[in-house]
Amino acid sequence: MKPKLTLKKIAKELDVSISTVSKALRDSPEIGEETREKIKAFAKHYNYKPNNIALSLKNRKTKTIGIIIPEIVHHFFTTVISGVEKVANEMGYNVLVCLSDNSFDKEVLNMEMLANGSTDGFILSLAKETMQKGDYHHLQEAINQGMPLVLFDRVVDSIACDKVIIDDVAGAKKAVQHLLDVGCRRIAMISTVDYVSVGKLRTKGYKEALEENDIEFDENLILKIEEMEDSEKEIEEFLSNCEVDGVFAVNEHFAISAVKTLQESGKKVPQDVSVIGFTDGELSKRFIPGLTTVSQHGMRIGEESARLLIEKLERTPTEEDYYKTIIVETGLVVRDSTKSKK
Amino acid sequence: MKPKLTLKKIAKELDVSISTVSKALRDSPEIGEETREKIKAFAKHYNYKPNNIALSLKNRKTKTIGIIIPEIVHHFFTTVISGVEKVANEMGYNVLVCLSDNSFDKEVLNMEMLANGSTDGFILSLAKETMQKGDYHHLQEAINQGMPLVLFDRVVDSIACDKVIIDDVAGAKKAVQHLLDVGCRRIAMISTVDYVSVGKLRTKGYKEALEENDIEFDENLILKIEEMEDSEKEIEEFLSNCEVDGVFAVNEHFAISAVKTLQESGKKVPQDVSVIGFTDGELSKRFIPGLTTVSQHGMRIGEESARLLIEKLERTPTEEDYYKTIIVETGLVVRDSTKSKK
DNA sequence: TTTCAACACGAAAACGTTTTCGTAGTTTCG
DNA sequence: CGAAACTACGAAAACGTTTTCGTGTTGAAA
Repeated sequence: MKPKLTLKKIAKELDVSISTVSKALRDSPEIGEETREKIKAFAKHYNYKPNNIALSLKNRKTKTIGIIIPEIVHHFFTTVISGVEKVANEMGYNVLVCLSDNSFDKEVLNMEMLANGSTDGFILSLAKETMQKGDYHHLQEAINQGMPLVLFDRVVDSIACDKVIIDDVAGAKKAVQHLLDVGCRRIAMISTVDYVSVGKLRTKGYKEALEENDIEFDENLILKIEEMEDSEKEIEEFLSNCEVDGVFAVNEHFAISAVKTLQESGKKVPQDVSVIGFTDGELSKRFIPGLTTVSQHGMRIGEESARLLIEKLERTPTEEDYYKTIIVETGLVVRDSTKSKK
Repeated sequence: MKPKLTLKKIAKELDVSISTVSKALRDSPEIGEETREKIKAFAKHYNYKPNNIALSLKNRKTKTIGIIIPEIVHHFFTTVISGVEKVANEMGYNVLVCLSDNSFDKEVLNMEMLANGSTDGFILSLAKETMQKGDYHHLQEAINQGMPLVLFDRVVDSIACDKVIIDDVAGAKKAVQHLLDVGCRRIAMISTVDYVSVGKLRTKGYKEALEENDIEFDENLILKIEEMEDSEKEIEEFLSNCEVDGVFAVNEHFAISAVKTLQESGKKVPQDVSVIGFTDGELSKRFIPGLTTVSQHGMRIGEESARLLIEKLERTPTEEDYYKTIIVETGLVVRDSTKSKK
């Protein structure tokens, strides 16, 4: 187990000074050609690689970006990570992944850990608990300390920073419009609670679509689900109590539960009821019938976030601050859970 | 944007030396009570946190562990990460995630990046290309440099290090035995290519189960799939050309494709053909019919890996080396894609 | 021969810690 | 009262780099 080679060791071995070694390896013209070649040959032969930690300390930047997400066992978030990783790697950055488990405390803890030098900046999607609580002091603190921050998906208006989101309203509208187009008239919506911005925005899109088509909004056709755990039962109860010909679900799971429930109660999908979901994951793709769904391009969201962050990191500090919000558009993937247009 | 507080600044502000500040904050009895309290109060008030990079440099350890996986958009790997993250966090470690994209070159590059001080050790599942190539010099190099390495899932015998695997043979055997128990006699297997150890081992389990039940092994009942992309077509072709009453698939996707194909060709699952998969993901759970499957507990694999690695990291270097291989047992999750036992 | 660039290299500071060792000033004890 | 032992603190080295600023040695110009 040979310890790592350092400049100092090379210097001693070749009987020159540390500075000379450093300069030679960085091709400084200050060093004579002969010495330079000798040092470079030696370094190459013994596979010298500079120590990142020392470099980080010296340069005051780590070349790693921290991403904090509520959960990782979730298709959408993994695609985002994948996107972040891709462009980060291309730009010579590493990615430190932390999970908040949707807990406010863990989110704060993670940020504090990473803020003390481990990371140059953050990419973050808020924990459910954080949004509920409405306490964003940890975000503001990071920003105040000069750490760039990019919020994605679950964002909040009151923090001034770069953001990457999808057009939830437009996406939901698109979905509901599709249901209307294929002939649905009584459309239920299965959503999450409102404090997750996503729930509110998609509800808005739902309403807008109805309005534009002169269909009356009916509060009773909306189900808001608090806990993932009991969702299946709630959906079953909800759907058995209201006569509908279309269902707009705010994620894959709800959509699938809806299909299951409907089928079990003797209804046919899509002949009797059309169902449309949000988030295009493995589930939607492989389910039978294939789920028509609104796809949010997680990979692109990750890529844009990383690009935004790195841009901030590498800009000279004198350039003035301004914050962008990038909207990654959603797409409609039509499969077999909605009737075809007439 | 106030810059971070450092020992030096505190020292200057309070007109003491840096050493005094450092000692006071670490509750050294060397420092008088009065001074100590003053310094601690100041530090607390201005929220001093030591710089991790400086600590890393000084202590020669980063308190972060690197995990390199072939792909992240994959339920199994995300559960593993989740497990690693969990125990890493509990023990005060951070997790650096890198993706090899199943490419040998990216795997090597990632290891080199992280080996230069970014990480104290590795948790790694080999890229497909790496296994195919059989070139493991980068692993050996890391070990030689004194960086502990834990291999999981896709491991290789020739490298001496800690390993966490599942009992692929037993798991496959269990699956096939289940098919036999519910009355299947002609059982097809849909597998991956052999150089991924998983493919080979599960095939072995398949054969063993048949053998123990005195059923003749038929080469024609095995399909080996190279590329994920074309799997669906291949499976369709394969199943339409052989009469079977049971299918053992080596992952969720293959299992689902099998069910789909069978249903389309008029067969009923599980009445006519029973199908069993490997890896218990969202897909298996939510599919209709729910997929009977062998579950590999990714979370536990991650936890065990992290524990193993951290144990190595924190043991005193004098303790002798020995390597463990932990086998995380698989479970059989019976759902609706296999007939019930008679 | 003197003067001065140009050249080739080294010393030292800096990044932010921790830790060893040294040393004033005070107390204790014989 | 002198020596020894504490007490409370500071100086400096070390971790591995990069970079600024010397400085000694050449060679050429004057």
